[in-house]
Amino acid sequence: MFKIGDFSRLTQVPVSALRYYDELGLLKPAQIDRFTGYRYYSLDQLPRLNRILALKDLGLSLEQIAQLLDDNLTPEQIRGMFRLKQAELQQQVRAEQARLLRVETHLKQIEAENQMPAYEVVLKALPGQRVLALRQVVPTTNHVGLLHNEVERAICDARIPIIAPVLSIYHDEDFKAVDVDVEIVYPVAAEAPAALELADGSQLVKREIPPFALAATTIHRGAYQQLGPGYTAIGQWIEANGYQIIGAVREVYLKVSSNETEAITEIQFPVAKVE
Amino acid sequence: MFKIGDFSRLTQVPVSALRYYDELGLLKPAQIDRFTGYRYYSLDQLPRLNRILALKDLGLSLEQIAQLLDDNLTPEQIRGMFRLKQAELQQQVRAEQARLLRVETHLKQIEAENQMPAYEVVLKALPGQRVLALRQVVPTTNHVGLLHNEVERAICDARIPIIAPVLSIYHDEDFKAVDVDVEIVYPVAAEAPAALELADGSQLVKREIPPFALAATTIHRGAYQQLGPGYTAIGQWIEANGYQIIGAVREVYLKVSSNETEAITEIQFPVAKVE
DNA sequence: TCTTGACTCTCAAGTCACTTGAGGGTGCAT
DNA sequence: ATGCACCCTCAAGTGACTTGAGAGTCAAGA
Repeated sequence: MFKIGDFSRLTQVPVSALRYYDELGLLKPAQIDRFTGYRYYSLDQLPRLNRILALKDLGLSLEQIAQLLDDNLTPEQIRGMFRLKQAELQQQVRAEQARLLRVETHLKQIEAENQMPAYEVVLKALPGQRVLALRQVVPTTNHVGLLHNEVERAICDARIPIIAPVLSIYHDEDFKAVDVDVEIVYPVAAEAPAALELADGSQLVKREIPPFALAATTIHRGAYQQLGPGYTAIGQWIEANGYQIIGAVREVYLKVSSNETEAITEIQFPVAKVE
Repeated sequence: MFKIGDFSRLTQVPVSALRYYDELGLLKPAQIDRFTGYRYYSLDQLPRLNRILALKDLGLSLEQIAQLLDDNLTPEQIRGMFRLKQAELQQQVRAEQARLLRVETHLKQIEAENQMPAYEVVLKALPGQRVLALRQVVPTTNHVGLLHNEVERAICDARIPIIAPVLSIYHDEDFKAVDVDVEIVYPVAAEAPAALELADGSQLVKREIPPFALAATTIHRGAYQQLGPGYTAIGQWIEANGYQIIGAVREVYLKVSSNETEAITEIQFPVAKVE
């Protein structure tokens, strides 16, 4: 019989952990002095402790280990448990590798600029939305703003509430400075009318814009002419981190202001991991 | 100005997390109603929240993020932080991959035997020890026991206390059934004499056995003739998990008993990860 | 026999980044 | 006036322990 300290030295398991396992019922001492409460361990408990350590090392929780050791499960259940753990670990390794890549990208950015990068790229989901939208080819990106002004006036006049920030969707495969295929998008409630005619005869139509499970996004503050670096940053990020673009870019106008330097815009690139 | 729920929808960050960030001082609402305590957030806080999310995604703790955002550190300090994180992540990826390999090995074992494996292999450190030892070539492994009996009697007679379990070290590179090069090892305190002569004239000498940072170990209960499967199991484990043997095998006699089926023995293979 | 120091006990609190729940107040539309 | 959805604070829970306080126990040396 060993006192807890001796057993701890023998097994290289901290005393506090042994007490914790006792509390959980995972490894009860062979004997407990009923007057002093001293725990006494026997060598016959070594195999059980060894199993506990081995299973813990595989990443199982103490609860799962208790089940495995005490609840005699069928071999099928045991296999299931480990296969689940295997899948979890594969997932986790992939996630950690991706994270490592992001850190390395970030580090390169910092070393290139010698300061914290100006744009932070965040991955998020894009929900689908019910919207009134107008798709047109306009001569230059500067015309997008004018188009928005026009459409917004019409929607306000028609007393249709806008329930989320306004956005543009750029349908060109690659960036184009001229003859831009843009869609002007206004999120509306289910009750909104199916269409709305503008002064120039073009039709605003109601549709659902699709959700994306993953988009690389960044936030830009300042004038719309200055969006370029934001696009560059996010493009580099996508490339460096092994993603590919799987949908049309969106610009979400979170804050519009008469003073353009106060404007806040989010750029969203729908993406997926390559492979 | 947005109420917390609206800001939560906008950013896809749970309300509870926003409140938590407020509590930490990481992201204070732009305004708080002094009567109702309602939090109001502004769009100008989006860039900061985005930075928080991006840095969190890189695996930094909220405390580190707060430092980065508020304590304006030198670019050198910032680089150091990320390089540290990078090293940590590399380490973690390696560890997870090794763990995954262990789970896969375990799973194969289970599928082969259709039950929990009989031997659990555990990695641990082997501390160095001061010992009295006798190295000899004996005809067969069966002679090891006899040698131990003899030596133990001599040490007891000399009134030298044995302060840890007795062990054998097998110095043969490969397993040998005959002409076994074995060392009989008795841990003793610093005060023990430097040598001790046996009845047959051989010398028990005092020395330090070296520590190993890592050893693959398993526990066997039962007769010493039955140790074979334990060696096999641990050998397969070492092979399957990408380790190599870097030192002499040890057998630690944790419990010796006149009834050999109650004996408990630990087999220890010093190892290192390949590469 | 007494003292000393190493050891043991229990119980509470801390770790991290939140989440969940209780109990109660607020704001807007019917 | 009454819902209803929202907001508040505060406490407790998560996992696998560790740390610390305060008190009792054990074995050896003086």
